[in-house]
Amino acid sequence: MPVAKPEASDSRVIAHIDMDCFYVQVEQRKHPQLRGLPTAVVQYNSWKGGGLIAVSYEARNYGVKRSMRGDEAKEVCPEIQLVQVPVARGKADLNTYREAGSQVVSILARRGRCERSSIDEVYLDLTDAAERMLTETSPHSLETIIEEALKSHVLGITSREDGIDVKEKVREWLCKSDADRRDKLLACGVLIVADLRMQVLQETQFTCSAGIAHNKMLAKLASAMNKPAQQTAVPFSSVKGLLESFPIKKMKQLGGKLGSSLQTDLGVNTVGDLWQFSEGKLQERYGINTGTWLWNIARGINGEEVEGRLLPKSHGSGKTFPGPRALKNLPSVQHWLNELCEELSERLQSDLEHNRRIARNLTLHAHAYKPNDSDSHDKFPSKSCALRYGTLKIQEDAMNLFQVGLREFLDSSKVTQGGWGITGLSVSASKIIAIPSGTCSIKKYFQGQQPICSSSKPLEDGYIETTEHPSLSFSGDEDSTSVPIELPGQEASMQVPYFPCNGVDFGQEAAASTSGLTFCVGRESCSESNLVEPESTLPEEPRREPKTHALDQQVRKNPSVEKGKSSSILDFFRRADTNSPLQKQDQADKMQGRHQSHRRGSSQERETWHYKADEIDPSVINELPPEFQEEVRDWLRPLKRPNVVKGGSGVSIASFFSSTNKP
DNA sequence: GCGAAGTTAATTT
DNA sequence: GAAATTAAC
Repeated sequence: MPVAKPEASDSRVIAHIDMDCFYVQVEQRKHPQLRGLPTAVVQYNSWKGGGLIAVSYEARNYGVKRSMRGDEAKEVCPEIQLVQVPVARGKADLNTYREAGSQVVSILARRGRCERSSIDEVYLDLTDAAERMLTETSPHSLETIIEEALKSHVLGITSREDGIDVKEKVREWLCKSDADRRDKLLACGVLIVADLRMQVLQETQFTCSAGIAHNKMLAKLASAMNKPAQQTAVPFSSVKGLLESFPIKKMKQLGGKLGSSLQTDLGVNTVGDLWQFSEGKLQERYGINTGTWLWNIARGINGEEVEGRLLPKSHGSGKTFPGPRALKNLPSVQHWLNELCEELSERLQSDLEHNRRIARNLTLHAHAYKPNDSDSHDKFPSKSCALRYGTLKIQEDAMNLFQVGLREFLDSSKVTQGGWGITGLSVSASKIIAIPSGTCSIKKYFQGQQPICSSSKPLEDGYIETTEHPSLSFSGDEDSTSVPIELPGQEASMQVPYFPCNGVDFGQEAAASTSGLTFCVGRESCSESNLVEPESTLPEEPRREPKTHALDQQVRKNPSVEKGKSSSILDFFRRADTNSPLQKQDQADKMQGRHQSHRRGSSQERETWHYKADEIDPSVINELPPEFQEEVRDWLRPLKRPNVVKGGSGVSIASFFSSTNKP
């Protein structure tokens, strides 16, 4: 779990930024009349007022807590303002919060390597920026130490002093000319973070809290110490005192079973309690890696790097169906899977369009029970397969995965009577890779077919996600270039399983129908293949609510239903020319008058380009016109190019582009 | 009227 | 490499 990494340098400057009750702030920005009022965000509200997922600090003062129900919150705070999470496709839709998080990230990434660790948390490595500040404009020569920085908490310096005095002490600490170099760097970090937080506030209206320390673990601890809208620094000298009495369960990674084991098995309740255990002893009990990690974090040692990743590693969409809402037949499962897959597909499309990334893996997970088997909870196996783009294909593949899982689930115990219930469903897309922008010939090909679309928002650095449906940003002639066809040899990798079903007979008919896969590619490129004309004269069928033979219905329905939803890869390549990520970055940097040094070598990009060619799922490429498949495969092989060396420090991203972009 | 933490993401096995 | 586990919020 935790990975032990020795600390390469104890002079890094790391910040952890944590948005204050983020969802509440997003809603308050949208509804300014809620500002200052006790407010909470709830998802759904029909049962006991919905579940709270974010609580404003005003409401916390009344004793309102997250994971209360709305009704409970009203009991302790009758005037609380409850705002509902947006609902789309019958489920909570978190997109507005994701977008707001992206907006924040794009600001925080300005001063150093930035890792988006969750929807509302970010780590920054400010070492370089702090060192630069130290040599160029050291704090003691700085006339205008920003007011915000003076409000900082500095552990060990500001403890139990009052008002004005504290500020003076902070000023003193910030400006101390004979301080330890590590402290000076930290002081620079404090100034930088104060500045960044003000920028975030100005540009987004969001407040956040921050911790500044020499590693991620300490920064994370510190950011939680003074909330909301405050920041806390951890000088090297105060680490021991901080950790000694710190509750072990509140350490990151120790909030679960590992932390409980420390408490129960070793009697460790604070980090200080861990000090008595040798590294060997901890390794003996928890394994080499975890043991070392524990020994280190007990001493404030944590070499984990800030990753330089501004985008999530996977996308998921899920929903629970508690108690009596459990799904008890295939059509209802299919209905909800379709909804979940539709959301997932939309987000994948957005990621492709804005970030040039492709997900290669689709996973389905479900929670299920059998009425007469108390053992059966959580036995439903998750299943995955290669991800194919296009809403319909994802829906179909997900349904197949579900059926495979359901069969295993039902086979796994002797209880064969009484049916089943599904209490949770989720689909997720993972193994995401970034792909380079189009080469010249591809570019020309698509330019020849289709004018480049400029109506979509040029998202800053691809950091910002949007809910705008990508296909909507195309003009209507999308229809004329997207034709569903069937390609041979492209069947879902999964065999269609026996249909266990409750009451409704799906049997052979449904099973047979699942082989009807559709692919959408440009018409010109497949004019000689087994092209199926779209039956465009038929009225469009509603996408949802498969009432009877849902699977069957799905594959039989008018292919034009999928219009504008498919050909996602092509959508991408059609427009993948004017803006390579680097060009985009340059443009953004120029517009904002900022330096480019950090992102250029960030591991976001390193990570992005360093994949193995044989990891690429051919089925993604196979959706392209055949004459381009080889060329795309070539792009996906950067490491095999002679002048691109894996991990080679002298090889720039730019040189990769110059070598691969030549016709 | 009953009944219910939901959702997302990353890591480990 | 798929699937289960863990954890955060």
